[in-house]
Amino acid sequence: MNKPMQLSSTKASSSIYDLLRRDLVGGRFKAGEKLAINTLKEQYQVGLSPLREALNKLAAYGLLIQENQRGFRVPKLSREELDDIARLRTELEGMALERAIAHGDAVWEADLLAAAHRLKRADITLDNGEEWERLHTHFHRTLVAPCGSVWLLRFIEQLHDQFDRYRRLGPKMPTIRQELDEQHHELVELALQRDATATRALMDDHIHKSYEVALARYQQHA
Amino acid sequence: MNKPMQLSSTKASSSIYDLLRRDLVGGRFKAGEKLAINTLKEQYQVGLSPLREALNKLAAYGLLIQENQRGFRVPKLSREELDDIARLRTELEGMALERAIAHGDAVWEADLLAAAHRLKRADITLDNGEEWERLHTHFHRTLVAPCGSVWLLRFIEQLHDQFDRYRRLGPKMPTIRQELDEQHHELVELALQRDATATRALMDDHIHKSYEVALARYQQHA
DNA sequence: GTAGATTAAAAAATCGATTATTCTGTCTAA
DNA sequence: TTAGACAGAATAATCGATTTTTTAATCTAC
Repeated sequence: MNKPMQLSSTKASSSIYDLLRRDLVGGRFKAGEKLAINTLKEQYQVGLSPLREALNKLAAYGLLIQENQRGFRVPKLSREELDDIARLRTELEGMALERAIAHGDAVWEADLLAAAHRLKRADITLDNGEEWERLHTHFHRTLVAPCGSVWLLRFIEQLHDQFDRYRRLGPKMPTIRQELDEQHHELVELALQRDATATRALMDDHIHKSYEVALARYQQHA
Repeated sequence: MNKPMQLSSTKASSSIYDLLRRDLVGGRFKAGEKLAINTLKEQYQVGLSPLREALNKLAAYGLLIQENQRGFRVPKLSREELDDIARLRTELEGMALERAIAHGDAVWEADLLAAAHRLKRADITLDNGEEWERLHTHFHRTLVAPCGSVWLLRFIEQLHDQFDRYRRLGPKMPTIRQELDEQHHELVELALQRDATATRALMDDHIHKSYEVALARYQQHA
């Protein structure tokens, strides 16, 4: 039993990647902002090499822009891009959802119920809502997980991160928030009934409502 | 006029990224192979830092697997993944094509004709077919370019690279090759007629035929 | 006063060396 | 004979320093 069992990210490069990704998605950096590498190095307490490797990965992932010889920059936000992301999410998640409903087994049904329950129970005031965000992401991931396409899941996750850059711009809006939370449970219900058409329709609506929240926040923006 | 104008990639990191990407897509590395960083360093004549940054980007892009503390590895190939990629390509490129036909302007029409012509004229024996591959990629990119979705284009390009890892496994097959080449011109013709349904149907067939080529090569594989 | 050149300061990219980890082959004890 | 421990070699990851490039400020000529 002399194995420290460091699971995945003891590596400096991995953990700084996770941290930066979370902070970029969570809006801790201003859109369009130039990242001062030396400042980041101090803030996150890592060396230059792991930091640069993380920034390179984030640029390839689309959460940063890498400019010729002048470092890294947080991508700008735009109405056009938000529309693009929301539309693609609708199409790709709809596609994935139909396949997931066709292929998901009993384990999936259980996972889905569990994920929805945990999300409902999550204390949104805790940890600046970070725990709720984690469970929310996990719920949506679980919903489409058995779609059978690794690449589709990958793209959906990427779009979620991009979408969240807009959705998480402003403070929480309790009224619309509650409506969206209710939809999570309805999604589970319809999915368990294997009603692909109805589930997809509800998901379309769910994304559209989230889009309206994100758009409102973008327009109040800065 | 004292500006060297180094366009994009004078940077060591960028050029090594482009080279490695081309070689990974072109099959110059065996699937599953472990990359020896020091060997690569010598082969490509670059320093360790730019090399590692390029490898990190390629891993985020999906052309490499990064393992905990044991470096980088070329992803394995599988029948399941090939099926997945071909299916997603069909859906995403079909979607993009319909939108491109709806929005493409006169400049697009001209670009399309030009791209198809250059592809036809390309000397496939030259440069180990690398020039043909470049023009082929460019043709398909041009076809969907005015679809209006940056993210959709990004995903399609990524899938193309992944697909080509399979398609370029073996030697050229002249018979089927000719049939596919003819389809390129038919695609242009139907697209210029703005017949979205017919163009999409032909694209489905085109991808399916390419898929059969790729599958055959994968099965002969190694 | 302004456009263009010059240079000093700042920042990014890269290099060479060091440190930490994994791999491989050998040995020992049951 | 073989499972496990160990040591040495190989390799990956990281660090600190150097080089290159960009940015900003100042100066000069018109």
